[in-house]
Amino acid sequence: METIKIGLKHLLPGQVVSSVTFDSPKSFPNSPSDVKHFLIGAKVLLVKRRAKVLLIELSSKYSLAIHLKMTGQLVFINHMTKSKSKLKTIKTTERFGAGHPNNSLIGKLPDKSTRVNIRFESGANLYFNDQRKFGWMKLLPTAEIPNTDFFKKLGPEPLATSFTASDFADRMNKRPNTSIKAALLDQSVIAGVGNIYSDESLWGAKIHPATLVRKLSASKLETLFHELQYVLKLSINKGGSTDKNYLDAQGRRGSYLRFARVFRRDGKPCPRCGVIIIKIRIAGRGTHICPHCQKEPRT
DNA sequence: CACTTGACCTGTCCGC
DNA sequence: TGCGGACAGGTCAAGT
Repeated sequence: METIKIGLKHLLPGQVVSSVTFDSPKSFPNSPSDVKHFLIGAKVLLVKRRAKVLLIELSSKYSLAIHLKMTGQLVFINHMTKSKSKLKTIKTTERFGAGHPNNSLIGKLPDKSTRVNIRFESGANLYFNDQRKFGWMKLLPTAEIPNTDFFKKLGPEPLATSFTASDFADRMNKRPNTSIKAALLDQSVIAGVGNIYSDESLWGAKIHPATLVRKLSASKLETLFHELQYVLKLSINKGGSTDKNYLDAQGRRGSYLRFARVFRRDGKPCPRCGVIIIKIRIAGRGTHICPHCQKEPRT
């Protein structure tokens, strides 16, 4: 989501919404009246992110809040005409934003998983596609967003400059009797960490994901904190973790998973010791570990 | 209260 | 090829 934000923040501000189409209230719960009053005619001011939610601030004092969940995509298509281009030869369609893993989507949206289509006066479109309908896009008063249930319970951003290793340990220690993996995935402890980065950071810190938080020493937690920051920064630099559905902000696939050391690498050798990586189930999630580097905790 | 499990959806993959 | 079941990057509600 951070890579999507990085791309869209250079593309959306200044765009004025001209029309919107949407289907089910599950993907877009607002009424046509909300759309008419707070979205149509509004200009995009800012693009931000909090946890896994993208925020598009509008001149109407409302914002679009977007959560992609497992299979959501945001695809920005700027339909440009040859007549408007004097400086260079350009493609008739340029696509930006997060979206489909290959270029076959160009010119083919909307499709059957398109939940919302926002059209701008410039002729550009922002498509919200979501195969599984877990994700959502909602129009909310900008000032109210921090007071929503979802935002109120979020923990700190792991890459915030003010967030230290001891802050991290303090947060984790609020969940002493759960597995470290469940604690990492709990958005009220730390915001924004999902299954990929929890597995990757635990491998980096040589911690078995089933280890109870209270069994971890302060120095282990500090190592985990640094490994978590490392994998998050690396992934942002590589354009995110595109696998099936996500694209990075410039319309390219993110490449982080090529650098992943355990995630979806079961059956392959651990890059540190060569022992075959296995996949297990922890905290109800598929979990990838090196059984040699990440020893099972004694109970 | 802390913690875990199932449900929400659709598509794909794997074994029979 | 067809069919059934398990599984998928996240979050809730309901359960223990």
